[in-house]
Amino acid sequence: MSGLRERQKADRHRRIIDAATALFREAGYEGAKIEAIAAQAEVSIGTIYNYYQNKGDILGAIVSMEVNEVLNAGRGVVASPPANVGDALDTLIGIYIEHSLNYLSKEMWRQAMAISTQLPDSPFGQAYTALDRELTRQISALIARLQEIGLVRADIDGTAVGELIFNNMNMMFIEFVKRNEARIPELRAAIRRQNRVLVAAIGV
Amino acid sequence: MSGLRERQKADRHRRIIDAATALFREAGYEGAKIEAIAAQAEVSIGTIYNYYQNKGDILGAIVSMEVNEVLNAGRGVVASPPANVGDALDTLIGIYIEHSLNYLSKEMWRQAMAISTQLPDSPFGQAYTALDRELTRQISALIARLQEIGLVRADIDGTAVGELIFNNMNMMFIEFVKRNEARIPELRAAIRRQNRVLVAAIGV
DNA sequence: AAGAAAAGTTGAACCAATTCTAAAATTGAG
DNA sequence: CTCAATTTTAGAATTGGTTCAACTTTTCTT
Repeated sequence: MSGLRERQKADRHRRIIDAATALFREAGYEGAKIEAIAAQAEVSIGTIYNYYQNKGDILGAIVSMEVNEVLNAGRGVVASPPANVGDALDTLIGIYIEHSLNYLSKEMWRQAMAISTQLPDSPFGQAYTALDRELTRQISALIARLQEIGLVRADIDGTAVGELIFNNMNMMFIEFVKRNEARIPELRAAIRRQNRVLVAAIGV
Repeated sequence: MSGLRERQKADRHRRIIDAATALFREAGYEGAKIEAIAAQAEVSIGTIYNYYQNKGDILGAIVSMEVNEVLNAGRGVVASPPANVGDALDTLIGIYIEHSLNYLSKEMWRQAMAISTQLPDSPFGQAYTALDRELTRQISALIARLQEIGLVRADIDGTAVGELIFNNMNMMFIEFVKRNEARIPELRAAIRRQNRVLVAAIGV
């Protein structure tokens, strides 16, 4: 039943997100005034607030798309990982990090992270936490997969290791987006170094 | 040379911090209006902005005091740690976590963390990052101490392990303050479980 | 001790997010 | 085609953090 009303609604959603994405990137989160987003999306301010509870939720919608793409890309690695624990982890983490600045600027990430801790019960706050959990699960799934293949010792607590690796990576990523001059290769190298101890410990 | 001006300045600082601490706890960060803080501190709004760049910096001053106390408490553990890697880590982390809600409510922590990612270049943003770094260093120092004692293998990258442990703990703490119903014992147990893999790997 | 300079204080005005209101437009059902 | 329900709209009102130009107080100089 995709009536006209449904289609228009979807179209307005898309227009708002497109306008917001463009303006967030151009002017930054704070700099992108709701009025400007409304104008560019060709809707009224009221309509925006009808679709999203607040400015943060608009950013939230954008972040969710990004993270979902990343999760999807990660599935491939989990399904058939490189035949070496260190490389397997590095490949998965590489996908997360390399994708990260495709749609979102560092400033957008900072805002998104801030909002998700500030308002953990808002729609976006909950969604963000859920996404983090899925990323953690994906890393744990990779460890499990490596255990099946026999690259990781069977007696290792894969869940705990997955959490450790994700939490460390996430914290490193937070510090990364906080420093505008920080670069991806250095970030990846630092994480590799940190993981090395773990990799040595869990490998067969 | 403690002239009148100096004393008045110190006094106003104290009054603002006292008023803000009380109001943040009573009304929450958002609920504590600058106007109310000014009234309770018996200064004008303008004066508050003369002493702190923005509302977040007031919270920042309170957080910094708290974290500095924690760092101090931690020094004792590093100086003479329990004679067991797992216990040593658990003791240090225990100090961090148990202290954490002395002055600051979970809501205040959430706001502080949010502000520090949102405005990494503000005075508070920089201070917060520096404090995180010191906590990391303290954990690394503990590992180094354990290496001296001979409880941790000498060929372990202590810095990397310290970072890994701090980043994981910090992320767990962030999730902890995001959920009002979360309790400290469960948090500590979860972190112990995560650290177990590492402890096993680095012990002699 | 007077006068000038420096430093600090004040609160009204500003700005942007959000809420609210009443009117106008659109849709789907009968 | 008509009408009732639902949405959208423009804009005014509200709110609370932040800024700024005028005013005070403190300190310095002679």
